[in-house]
Amino acid sequence: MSQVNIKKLAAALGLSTSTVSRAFRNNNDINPQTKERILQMAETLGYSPNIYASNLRESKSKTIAIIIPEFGNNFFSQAIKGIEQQARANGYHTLIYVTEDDVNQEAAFVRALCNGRVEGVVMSASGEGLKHSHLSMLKEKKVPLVFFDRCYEDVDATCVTGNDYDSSYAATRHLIENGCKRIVYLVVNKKISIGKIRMQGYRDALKDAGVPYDETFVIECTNDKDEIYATLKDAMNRLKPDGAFASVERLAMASLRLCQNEGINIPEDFKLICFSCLEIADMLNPPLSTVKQPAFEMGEKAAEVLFEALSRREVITKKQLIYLPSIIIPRKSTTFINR
Amino acid sequence: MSQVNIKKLAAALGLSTSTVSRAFRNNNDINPQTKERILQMAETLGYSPNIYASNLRESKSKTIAIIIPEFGNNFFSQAIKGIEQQARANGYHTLIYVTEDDVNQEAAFVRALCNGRVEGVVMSASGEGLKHSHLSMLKEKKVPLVFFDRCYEDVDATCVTGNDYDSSYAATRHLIENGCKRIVYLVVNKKISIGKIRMQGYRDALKDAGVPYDETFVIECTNDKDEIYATLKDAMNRLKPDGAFASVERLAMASLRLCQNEGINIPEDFKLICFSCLEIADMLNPPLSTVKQPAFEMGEKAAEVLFEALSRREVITKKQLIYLPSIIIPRKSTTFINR
DNA sequence: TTGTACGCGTTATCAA
DNA sequence: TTGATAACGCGTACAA
Repeated sequence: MSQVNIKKLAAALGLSTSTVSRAFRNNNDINPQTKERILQMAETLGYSPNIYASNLRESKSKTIAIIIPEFGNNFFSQAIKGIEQQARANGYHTLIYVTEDDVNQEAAFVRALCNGRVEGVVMSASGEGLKHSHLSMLKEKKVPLVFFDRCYEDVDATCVTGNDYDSSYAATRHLIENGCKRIVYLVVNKKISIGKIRMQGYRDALKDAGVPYDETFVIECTNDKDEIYATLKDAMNRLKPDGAFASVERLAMASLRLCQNEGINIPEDFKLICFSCLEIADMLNPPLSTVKQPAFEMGEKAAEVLFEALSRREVITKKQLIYLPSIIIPRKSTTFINR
Repeated sequence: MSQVNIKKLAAALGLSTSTVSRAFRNNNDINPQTKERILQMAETLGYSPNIYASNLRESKSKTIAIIIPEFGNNFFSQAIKGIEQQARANGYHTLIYVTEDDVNQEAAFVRALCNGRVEGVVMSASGEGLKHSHLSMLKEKKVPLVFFDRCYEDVDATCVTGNDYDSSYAATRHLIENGCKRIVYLVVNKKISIGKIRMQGYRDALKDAGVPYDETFVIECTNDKDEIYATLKDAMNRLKPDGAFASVERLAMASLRLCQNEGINIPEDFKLICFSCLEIADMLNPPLSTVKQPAFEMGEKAAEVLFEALSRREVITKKQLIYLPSIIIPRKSTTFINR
């Protein structure tokens, strides 16, 4: 690829390759003048050290990987931003891998990363947390791993996450306090970590308020837009709920659209609250009550933990949970207040 | 990093490193049984070929870079998705670099990529397109470059972009047809490619409709949320516009919020249309008229062009524009129709 | 302060 | 079908 290498540069200057090499490091074992001369010539010849040779030589890549289940929603966008910023501050490059909610994809990515391609991994889990053999590879290879948002219960690693149980409890309670009696829980997969934890908050809030829990009020959806819509429409007709707590933004949006199309009035006939990082939730019709996670901060913190481990040359093995609190922002979709 | 290398694996099997190496390629110059034996042992020892040694040896990295001005908005998220998908389909990894609209950052990234780190670059330009010296480095290094959305006029490379002039003309015309006479153009930087082209569409539409162009109706904003709001508020008070064409989503959202706060009725008192990839534009209050770019397809196409060049081992030098048409979706924010 | 020489882990070439 | 060897480009002991 690169035609001019350290040898040619050295030859052009009548120097040895080691001297040239030194010019590009920050050691001061080189004459400042020759260093200047070398850098000058490098500029004109268009030389810069081959990164992969350096990586090989130093067995370092200055690269981390981000593995996430999906891409393009507000939560992950902001989280990635936080990770990226930390990475850049530490002089690291970032590789992004999207699993499309497929654990096998996740495993494939992890395997492909074990050859030293990255020095660390920041990840939001795609699967249900039962099999983690693909992650033990990372430990074997001494590649530190930090989870954010979604983690595997049986993997020993730090996880930066929201206080999902508390927020879900509070969100459900908020619906109850505003008069809801038939509350559905909208979830993509009730078995994965966040879907499960959030459901527990929902259930306990119901229980504590003396509202009986009905399994059929847990509406499991897919990731397909049309299927979601159909599932919700069916649930609305069958169950006649007066409120919904959505575990992810997408399901709330579908509900909103459904209500608009079907002429169901929010919040009069139906109240809605959901986990969301949407910055324009207040501009929706009606303004949408949300549980807002600190997405950027989560990414930032996860990366921070990773780089700390990296700097101490240690693999994180102890299971540790770091909670970053979400906040509930009530808006018109659950209340009768003006906005 | 990786403790077990090809030598140890070879030793453990009583084979040579070359034979082991062959087991991991798809050539059939190896006995299927020994291959099986090798892969088995690799599994138990946890061996996989060091990627950087391979990269060095083959002078290939199977990696491309995406360089974009900002991260987290719908347009770029979707575009990245398109690029990513193509990359994965071609067996490539993806490095993402965000310049925060800073050309110097862009230059720094490009320089850092010239050592063979990536085989190609997909980029949306951050600057104004006057100085491109940092990009000529790529050409020297024979690293193909493909622009999407925003390109530099003076750089010879393929650019996959929208038909921005036409869409802007049509959007402005749409406002005029709906009765607007005092239309402001909201832009972040009127000198960069898209800001400029879109402004030309705006100007020409005004001219053709016999509406005089007034320079003070071009409102230049920054990227800071609060500054945007203040700028818009001031403009509203001073100019009393009855319509706005926003070149980017963020400015339209700020306008929407401003109108809500100030009690300005949309569309009665003020009409609004903007470039946006927001999927929930129809759920805003009021539903927002948009010029929708095919973001995903743009990314996809740009990557496609790149991989084509890569497969032909050629650097793209001819300047070529590939247009992917945007569509105008009129909604309530510019008309009196119901949605 | 500079140069020599070796090895990082791989793969391609050639010979067996 | 397999093995020995050289080279990819660089950085670092060590020697000068």
